[in-house]
Amino acid sequence: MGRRSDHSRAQLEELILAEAHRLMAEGGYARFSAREVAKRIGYSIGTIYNVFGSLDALLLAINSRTFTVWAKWLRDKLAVAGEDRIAALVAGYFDFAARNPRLWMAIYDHRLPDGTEMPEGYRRKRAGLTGIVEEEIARVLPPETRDRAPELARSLVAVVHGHCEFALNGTFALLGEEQPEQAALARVREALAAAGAASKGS
Amino acid sequence: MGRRSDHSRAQLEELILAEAHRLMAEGGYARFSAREVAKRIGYSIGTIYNVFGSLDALLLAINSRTFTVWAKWLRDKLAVAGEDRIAALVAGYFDFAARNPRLWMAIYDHRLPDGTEMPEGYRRKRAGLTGIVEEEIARVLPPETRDRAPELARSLVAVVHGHCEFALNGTFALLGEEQPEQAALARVREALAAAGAASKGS
DNA sequence: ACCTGAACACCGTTCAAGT
DNA sequence: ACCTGAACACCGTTCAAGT
Repeated sequence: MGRRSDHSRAQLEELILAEAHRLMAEGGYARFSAREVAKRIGYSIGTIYNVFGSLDALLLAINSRTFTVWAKWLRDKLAVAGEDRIAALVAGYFDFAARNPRLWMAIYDHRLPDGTEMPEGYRRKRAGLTGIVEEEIARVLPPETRDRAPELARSLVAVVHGHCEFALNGTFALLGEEQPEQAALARVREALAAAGAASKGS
Repeated sequence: MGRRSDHSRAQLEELILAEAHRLMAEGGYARFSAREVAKRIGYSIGTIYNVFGSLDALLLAINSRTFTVWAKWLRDKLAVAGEDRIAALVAGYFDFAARNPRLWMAIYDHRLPDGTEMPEGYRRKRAGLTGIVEEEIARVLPPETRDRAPELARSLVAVVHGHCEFALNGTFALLGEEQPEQAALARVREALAAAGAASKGS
């Protein structure tokens, strides 16, 4: 056929990415396919490759968008949070994953080929999410131990992540755990208390 | 061709599974293929399906074998552990994942289709791994809080899992964390201390 | 310049046909 | 009874050919 120019390059990019994000949300990583995206938007498979270059690049763009949505979700939760902002953060983490399980899991399902580096924009977005946590942790630590916030943020994100993954993939159900979020929050509070944070109920 | 009977059914099963496990260890979940297994052992693709019925069943068998190897690994580490058995357990968890990254990740990469239940044997093996942790935690808790061992075991496995996954998938590298294992152990110790366990160095 | 779609080399899965 | 391999419906990726 040749040129269509129904859409500008930017519009086409958004058209593909929006549909791809929707498909990932519906079917998850295992059932995702670039060909299916092309079919749904009425372009040929070649066009997906013209615009994104590779499946990896498209998947990176999908996950990048998920990070953006997730970060906004957390900031919105924090904006209306009461005194216990740490609990709001943990709840926000779990909520997002529970409401968008396939998008959330796709972040960890997709792995770049062995030698490949993550693009800088992707790295920044991902680090930004941890940055939100770091701020809240710093806020709760006494001045003497506040410099431990970055290290604690990384570790506590891993703590919550582990509980969240086991909640979504059925590991906790298999082991008889029924309150993954409470367990995660308990571990977070213990770590913060050990670092001298002011306890807030526990 | 028809019957070959070079191998009995049981031998054939082992032949397939051993090669499949090897292929998974080499190439990981993304590159795994039943056809490649067939090619390597010199049988047709149809035979894989005769014996295992589906790709899901074969993947379950692979991961099941990984659990067996992993459990033995942990028990061997515990057998030669000194006083600090909790540290030995965390180290054993990380060691195994670091030395068998593709096998370890395949456990979490593979997800059964939506309605499907995990087979009972698989569930038992998986619960057995947590059982090892539960024993060691019970050993360290004071009698008054020993009934919390099952709940703590589930949660602390999630804690270590989260750190281990971030270590292997590059998340920690991206965030600048260089000692994932030490971080995981610190969180475990804090949780155990909060439950009244005798501290062992910290 | 932009977009297509055939071509290629792979998949998982099934099952009629061979020995 | 056991095993094969063609057939089917999919993939990701490339690129000559069309407009």
